[in-house]
Amino acid sequence: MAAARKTKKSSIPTPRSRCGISGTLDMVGDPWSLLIIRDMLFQNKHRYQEFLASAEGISTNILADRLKKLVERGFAEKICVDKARGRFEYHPTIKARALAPMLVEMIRWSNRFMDDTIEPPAAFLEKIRSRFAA
Amino acid sequence: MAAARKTKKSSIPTPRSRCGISGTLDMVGDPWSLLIIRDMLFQNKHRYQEFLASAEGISTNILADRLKKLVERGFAEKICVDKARGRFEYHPTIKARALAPMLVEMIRWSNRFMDDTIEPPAAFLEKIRSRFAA
DNA sequence: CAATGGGACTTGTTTTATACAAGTGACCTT
DNA sequence: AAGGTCACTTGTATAAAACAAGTCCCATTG
Repeated sequence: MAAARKTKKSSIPTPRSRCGISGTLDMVGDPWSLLIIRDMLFQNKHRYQEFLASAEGISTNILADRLKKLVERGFAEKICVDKARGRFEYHPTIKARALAPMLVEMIRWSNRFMDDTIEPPAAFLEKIRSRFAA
Repeated sequence: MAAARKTKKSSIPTPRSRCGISGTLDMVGDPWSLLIIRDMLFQNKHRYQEFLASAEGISTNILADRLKKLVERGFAEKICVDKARGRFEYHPTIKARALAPMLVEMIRWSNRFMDDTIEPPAAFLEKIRSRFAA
């Protein structure tokens, strides 16, 4: 019998349940995906080196893996901005933008319950909410 | 030299940065903590066996560990409800309740972007928002 | 035109987290 | 006394993440 073909298993996880909270965690609940999405949405970061430079210090192999998964799962588009040099940009999709209200609630929560967290102006959060909503 | 004393390291993690999104992830960003909080807030579950029975199928060692951490980190109170039999209940603190708006946004997001996710009535989500807000 | 350097990743190894399967001890009922 | 429930523990296997280098391609510089 032919050797078992190594089927490229999909990076899209099977949800643990039909619950929306658990489903969202299954998609972006790792320690890094939401930070990349944050960078794309709120910091206008789109390049590999820009994500690498963020304060949390993601390691390069994890960044490469997360970017691939974000693309495969429909949260980011990989755009070639310099064919010759092989330079790319990652841009958020609607699916990623729609996470903004959740991200804002995370910011609000931590502003209230965690010490030493950066507190953006309330107007900024409202702007984000309305800009990215629906 | 005396053997290094095994210092009981705190379960409260050092945030990776002062960003609120990253801070929230550092506190409850693992695959299980928010599901336990969901059960306490929205399903009126408070007992070990009840959490174990949830659809996602948390394993018992992880549940014990997460409950301990949720208590240590101020998200739950462990209450003895039967001294003789050693029966306990876990109840959410204000800090946990304040995560409700974020959880609601997670539900909204998955209802829009994930197939086959349970969609609670809009009125239910609104009720939750207002009941748990502030 | 060889050397240097940056950007976007890969590869290898160690450490940590999670999953899976049993086991423990206290108490309670039959 | 035997069996059952509950709230965990313990042990081991597997998966994910952290850490440290290395690779490949192209562009600029001396």
